[in-house]
Amino acid sequence: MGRRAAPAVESVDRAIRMLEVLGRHGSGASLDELATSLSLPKSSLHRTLAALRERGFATQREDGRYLLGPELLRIAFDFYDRMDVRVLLRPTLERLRGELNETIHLGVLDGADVVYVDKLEPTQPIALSSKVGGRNPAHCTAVGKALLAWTYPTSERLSTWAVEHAPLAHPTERTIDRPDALAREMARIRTDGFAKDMEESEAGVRCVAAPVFFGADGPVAAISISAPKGRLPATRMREVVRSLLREIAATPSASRAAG
Amino acid sequence: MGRRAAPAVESVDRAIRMLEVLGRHGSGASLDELATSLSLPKSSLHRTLAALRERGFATQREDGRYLLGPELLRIAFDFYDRMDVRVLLRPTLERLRGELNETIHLGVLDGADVVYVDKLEPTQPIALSSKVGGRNPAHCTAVGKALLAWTYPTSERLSTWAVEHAPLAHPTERTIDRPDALAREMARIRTDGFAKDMEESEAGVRCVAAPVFFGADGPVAAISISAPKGRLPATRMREVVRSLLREIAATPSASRAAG
DNA sequence: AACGGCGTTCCGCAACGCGGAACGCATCGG
DNA sequence: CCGATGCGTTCCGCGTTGCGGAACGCCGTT
Repeated sequence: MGRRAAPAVESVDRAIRMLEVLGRHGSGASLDELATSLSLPKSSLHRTLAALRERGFATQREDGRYLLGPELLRIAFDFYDRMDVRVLLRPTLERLRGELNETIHLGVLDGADVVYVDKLEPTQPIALSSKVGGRNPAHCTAVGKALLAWTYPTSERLSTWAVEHAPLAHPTERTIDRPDALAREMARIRTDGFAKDMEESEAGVRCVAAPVFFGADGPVAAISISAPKGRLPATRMREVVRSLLREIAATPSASRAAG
Repeated sequence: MGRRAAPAVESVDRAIRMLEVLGRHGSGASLDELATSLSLPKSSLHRTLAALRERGFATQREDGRYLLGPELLRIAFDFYDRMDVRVLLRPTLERLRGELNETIHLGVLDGADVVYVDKLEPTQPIALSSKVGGRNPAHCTAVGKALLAWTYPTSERLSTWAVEHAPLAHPTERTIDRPDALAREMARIRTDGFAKDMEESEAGVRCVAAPVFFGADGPVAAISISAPKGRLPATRMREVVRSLLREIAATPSASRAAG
């Protein structure tokens, strides 16, 4: 029950809180339920709900229960497919390069592969073969593993993915391609909140990656930092992970919950 | 520019209009853009946007542009998967049975099949073999075609579906299973807004069906009315379609746009 | 016929939101 | 170098607008 500073516009704040409660009730909430769970008088609720209804942000069933409206869903879905991940995350990628001066990738999942949609090079010239539009098997890259871990959040769903795309490539001797080992790796990634690639896709190259969500339940993309093994010993790796997670958390809309 | 009655709560109404504009801008809208497209003073916008930001319904990039926030997306996605189609549509199905006294089905798409999630029988005893939980090939039923037409809204996407699930069953001589004929049928359904089944799945049985959207771009389910051919001549079919579309339009949240 | 539970309506008080104007800070261009 | 421009942000006094207690109307129950 964290105290909260006075809202900038009280009626708007109340309206949003109503929407949050409505969202939790898949088959509608009654006025009284809303009144008790928000501790607001029924008359105030009623007035605000009317405003929400006018714009399709709420609807009412014939028995009186209130539902989240189709217009809210429409706006959300609409924004979600027109939102431009690259534009949205560019500043974050740039900030990361500024801080770390390493290669930064932005990738999305496409079947068994990761597709890179953006890439920033460090000032120190280092040749990494990847390029925007390029692909790599998901299970042996940090970006890919970060995406897989939350796109298929259970061992069962992951193994479905694995059998669908078998046989899994095995580019280096450290590649994790045994289904059970992969499942354990994913569980570890979910608890840690980030993925590592310890020369699993290219000898001598290490990466770390973390997903960005933008409010959805599955990740929209993942950001990775790659460097030659020599420049990423365990201690620096920890720092790099910290920077990465911090920058994602500071990016508008990107992280899982907060704004 | 339809005039609109005074909103119940002006500040809430404005907030929603802001969200609608923000939703149209996949990579953010500036305060000035919002000001002109909503014809509101910047100070008012700013205040309300602050309220939206506090709750994660909007966010701001470092360059100042405003975005739709992750919390709005989260609420929408969340409601979308917990919403109980059967509970939501029960009253509509009952109203339809009351009006028409025929068999009413509610079905969803699952791969190549329709799965019936609810069914109401007419008072006059008529034996239709379907039951809740039962399946039928999608391409030869009205529910299935209504769902397919909007789930795969282009001929290419439909033919992808068709080849994935080939060979298509052919239960009666009137079943449409040739890919080109099916594509034409789907186009017709999209322009009409409803699907027919003229003995395509069972000899002597006709149906009409229409999709329900609940704000999403793809249909969530479809409702059908089935009857022996003799009870559904062309004229009555037209009336039945009218009733069906009207009841869907009158169902909170169900239709494509309005509330 | 009286009740309880629901959504809805009413209305007077003052809090709250309104918006014009001014500000701070960048980025230009002379 | 400095004024002009364009952006988001802050300020503050006026009065409109949202607030909520109380009463209402409509059900199904007892």
